[in-house]
Amino acid sequence: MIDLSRPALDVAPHLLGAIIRHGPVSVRITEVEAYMGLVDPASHAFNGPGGRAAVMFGPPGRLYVYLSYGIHHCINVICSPDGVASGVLLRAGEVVGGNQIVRDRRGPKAPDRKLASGPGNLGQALGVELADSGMALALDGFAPPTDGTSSDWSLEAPSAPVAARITTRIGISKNAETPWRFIIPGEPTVSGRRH
DNA sequence: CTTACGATTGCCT
DNA sequence: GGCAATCGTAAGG
Repeated sequence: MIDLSRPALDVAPHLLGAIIRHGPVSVRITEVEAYMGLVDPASHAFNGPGGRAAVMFGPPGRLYVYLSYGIHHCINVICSPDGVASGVLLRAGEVVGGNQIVRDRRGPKAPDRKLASGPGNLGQALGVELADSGMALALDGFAPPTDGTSSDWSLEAPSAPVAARITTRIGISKNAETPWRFIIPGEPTVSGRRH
């Protein structure tokens, strides 16, 4: 069981190899980035708990979903204790369940390895919407909460430790030199640069 | 109220 | 490698 009440920077490498599921679709995570809230100018939570990132200041184990460039819905797993903001952006993965549904969502032109490669593509593969922001993940088969934050999302820790390579984050202008991106070496589903 | 901007992607040259 | 698409937010008047 992954302890999501720790800071995102500590949690991020442990999410590599984990399985996130939404309904019939399951994805094995191969690329993530940590966003560290109030101490990270690149984080949507940098300016405090107002606005779209307010949910990041809530309890860990929920989703923070945002719209990128008016088109793409990107998924974060919220970390740190209630009242502290940090989160892990899920950037890429390998589709391991619901392959036909993902193919229908992503269209016929996408190569298999790109079905969930890149944060927008991963979100589309999992069928995430803005309304999923704040929803709770059921962890490792444990029952989801009964407080209204439950939907059909779950997260399973990897069965064995997974190798991680650390790099700088992708697509940001602030705090861009900080090495808070984690990838599984050699994974063909990783988006962007591999070092 | 008005305007500018992305934690991106895919198509074009 | 360059760049347009597209819309919820955030910033500005």
